[in-house]
Amino acid sequence: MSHTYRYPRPALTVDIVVFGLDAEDLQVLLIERDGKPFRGQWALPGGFVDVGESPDDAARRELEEETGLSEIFLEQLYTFGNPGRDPREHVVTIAHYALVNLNEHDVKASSDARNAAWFSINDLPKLAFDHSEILKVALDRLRAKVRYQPIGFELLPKKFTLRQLQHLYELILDRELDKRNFRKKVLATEIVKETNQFEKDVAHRAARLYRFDQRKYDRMTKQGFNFEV
Amino acid sequence: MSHTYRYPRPALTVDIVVFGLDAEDLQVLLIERDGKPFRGQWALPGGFVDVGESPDDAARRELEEETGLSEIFLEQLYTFGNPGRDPREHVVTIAHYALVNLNEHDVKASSDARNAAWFSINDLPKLAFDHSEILKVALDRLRAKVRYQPIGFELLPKKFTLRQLQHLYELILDRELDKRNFRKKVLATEIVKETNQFEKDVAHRAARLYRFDQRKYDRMTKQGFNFEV
DNA sequence: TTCGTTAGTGTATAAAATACACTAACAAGG
DNA sequence: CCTTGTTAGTGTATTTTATACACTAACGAA
Repeated sequence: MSHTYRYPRPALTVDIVVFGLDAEDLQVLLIERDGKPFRGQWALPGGFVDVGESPDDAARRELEEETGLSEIFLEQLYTFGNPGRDPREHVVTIAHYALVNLNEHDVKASSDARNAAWFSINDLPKLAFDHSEILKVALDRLRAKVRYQPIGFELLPKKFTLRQLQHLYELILDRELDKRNFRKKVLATEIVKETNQFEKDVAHRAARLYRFDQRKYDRMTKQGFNFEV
Repeated sequence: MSHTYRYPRPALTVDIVVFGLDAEDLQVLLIERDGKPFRGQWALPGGFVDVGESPDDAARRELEEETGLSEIFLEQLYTFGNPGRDPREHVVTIAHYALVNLNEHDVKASSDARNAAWFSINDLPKLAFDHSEILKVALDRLRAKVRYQPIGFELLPKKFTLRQLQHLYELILDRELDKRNFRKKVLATEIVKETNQFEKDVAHRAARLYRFDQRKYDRMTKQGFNFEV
């Protein structure tokens, strides 16, 4: 079956920059390309937008198909459509970025039998197409957004220590923060609530675990949120 | 001539929210629809993305074709692609927004012989498609962006008084600002430079004219720019 | 000459950001 | 069980930034 149009149309795809957090680094999920072009090179997960499907849905579907990830934070980033970005034909891609908590989401083998792996943002391979540029834009966006919207929490487990949270902010913003001022500021926003639990199996004094206050979180996500840490 | 693809493709368009400033209000440029659907209703200027053309180029081309505007500030906004947004078929649109100075750019009759007109953002007609939603997103973006990037200047003539600038900020942010604090803050950023000229033909003390410092402007556009007026 | 209107200026106060150092708790290892 | 290593947890003083606020100057119009 084929489809015919009066005028030529660019192909329309989605690509997703998936950020994850491990103990040491901010990471990005990449897929090893199977087909041409750029066979064997690493690329962002993504695929074609079906007719009748919103771009966001397409991004979620492709992400689940290629990596098994579902129900994660996902937002549109920017649309890249330079005619030369794909050597085969004019392909316009709606780039998205996603945040996942590595403890609670496993990346399973993809249905396409393509290889998926996490890479530190400080040690990235050469990427196919213009995916390096997309990744750079995503990282800039994440850095900018984390300052006025509490999205970074998506990268942490449900319960977390303030140290983990501070570490996350330090990784994203790429600079050190003052412990006392950070705690003061976070607690003042009231988007985290203390629990009566403490971390376990650590070779030092155990830190208290905190969790999000979902109600405050929703409110702050919509309204202004100043986090000039 | 027709074009055939293995899988169906959504149509790809651009739409542009053009903001302009007159003495009283922030305005938006709309086009009266000629063809179906929504014939006779007002809509954002826009059109199809050609194969081999970047979305930004498409937006500039369509804007020039439909309104005669060229060489203006234009940025990508967001891509809207809900399948139901166009009743005919699945059309994905890459929305842009643009800022023009009404004194230096005339909107000429469009080549399509369609009617173009400015509307105050406080008195908008019902718009075709999901264009009201696009306009709302554009306005939110403008309001947010003006606080950390000096883009508002694009709406003013080359030489302007500080009062005009303050008025612009008041219109965009929709609240009154303190004159002394505003002047203090603007001059502190050093993105405006005083000239030796003064406004003319005003029935009161003439105000000094200022102009952008393009070098500072470029630097501030890239780096942080905090304008919490 | 008066009136109306906007230009242009500084200071005091409040709020927010920053810099900074010690004691507490706990596990590991001798 | 005592010492060591490591991270948790806490407050205050200082600097910076934002805010609130009112008068004189200039100029055209009447």
